[in-house]
Amino acid sequence: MIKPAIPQGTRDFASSVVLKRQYILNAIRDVFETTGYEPLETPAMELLETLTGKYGDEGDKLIFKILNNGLSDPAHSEKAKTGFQKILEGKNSDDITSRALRYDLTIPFARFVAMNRGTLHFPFKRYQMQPVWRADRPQKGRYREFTQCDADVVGSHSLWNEVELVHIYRNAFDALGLTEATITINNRKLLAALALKCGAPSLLTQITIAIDKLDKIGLDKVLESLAQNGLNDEQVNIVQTYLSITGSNSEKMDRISALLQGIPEAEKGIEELHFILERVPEHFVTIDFKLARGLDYYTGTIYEVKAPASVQMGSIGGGGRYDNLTELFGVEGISGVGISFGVDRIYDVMETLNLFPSDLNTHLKVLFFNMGEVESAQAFECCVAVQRAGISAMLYPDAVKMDKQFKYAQKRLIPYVVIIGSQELTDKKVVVKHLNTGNQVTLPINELISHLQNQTK
RNA sequence: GUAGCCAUAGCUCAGUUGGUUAGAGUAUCAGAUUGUGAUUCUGAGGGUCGUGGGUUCGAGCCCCAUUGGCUACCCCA
Repeated sequence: MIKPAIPQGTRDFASSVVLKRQYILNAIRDVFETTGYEPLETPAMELLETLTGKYGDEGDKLIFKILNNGLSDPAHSEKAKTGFQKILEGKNSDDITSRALRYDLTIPFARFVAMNRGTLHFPFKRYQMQPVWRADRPQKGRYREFTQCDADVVGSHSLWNEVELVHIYRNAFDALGLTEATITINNRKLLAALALKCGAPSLLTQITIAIDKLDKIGLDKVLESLAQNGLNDEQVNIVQTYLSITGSNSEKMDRISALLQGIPEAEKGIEELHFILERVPEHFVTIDFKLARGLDYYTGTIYEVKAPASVQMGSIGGGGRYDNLTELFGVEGISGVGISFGVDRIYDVMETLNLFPSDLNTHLKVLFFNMGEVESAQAFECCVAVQRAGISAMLYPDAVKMDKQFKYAQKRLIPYVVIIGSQELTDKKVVVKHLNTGNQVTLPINELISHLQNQTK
């Protein structure tokens, strides 16, 4: 006997959980579809080479790799041995692993666009809702298998796409009752310009990583770490000024303009942010120049959604503009922008805030009692008729004590039971009992469906 | 990958400075009740105390290792 268990960081979803998850997915899907996005699904696994190098060094480590089949075949044992040696040295070997579980939905999408560019009509708008896998150590709000909902537009440089994506976030969160979720935006070009202003464009990554941690470790530690990365006092000072920018969105914009003026990269970024700010309601988004985001491929606008402050949960969504993603697959000139919803974290947040509707269920409406061999034949016939009338129903499969059948109905929250016993059989009648009220009526068998239809409206 | 906390019945947990036969609640099953469910009462099953070693006359309890879970770091949805 083996102990039943599932891999670390994965979960089973009981029916009540599935219903709530579907509630979230349906709300998001509705918004995607009414905004003109088409569905796409891609395989759970991709070629390893498709994924590696796209998410930074840390990201690469978190990709779940799939062991090749047939490694034990003696004919390939030399290949397997040299391949494994490469693995031990920290390199990848196609002879050992050539496929991996998808890490996000954006790279597979870019791969899809590159593969199908000839048949797609641009601007191509797609949404995708599928699980992704990361070999991260699980903890609160972090799973090894989780679901992302992405919407992306490729083949359009227009900033109207950015504006639209803000509205998608807002509409979806409003639909879910997560009105307190905050959408934060920034632009990667400003971070690049900051590095340039510091005279250290090569340190862009170090600078962004450091300032991204401001909230967590505090200003002093950030500046300290910048100094350790080789920035001199003057450069650290520039970063400090950058980080000290506060106020309303427009105040922040004025101050960033002053700080980074004359740098073309910065002016482009500021212009882009302005475009968005002028076209979405003031309270929809918050500018945050500290926002960096980990994924390497972003080049313009970046988004991040934070859970309501009352819940200890980090990011529940994020995204951004990427100019060169399909270039990695040999297709240039297709710019894209997209966002992602973290369904599992949204679920956790909604659960703690008690935001799920209480009547979320697809529970059975009617249970037909099984009162014996002859009676159950009649009951089943009625049951099928009720089902065909669009009312969910089932016959209790075994002719056990009524007590037990009542308890079953009660546990499954089935509101109505229909009893057809020997007496009803001869009278051509049925007993319908409403378990919530305890009321029951006896009626002619041919009135059953219309009665139930009235009741379950 | 690093660190801390935890592991006892299907589930939630007690279990005294180490002491002889490991408990409760809940759930399950059966009966009280031959055609009417939420209560009540009675009874039953269910554990090699995560696993392996060690200390001891004696270990659920102490020590070591290992596996799994949770939390935090790194990073992220």
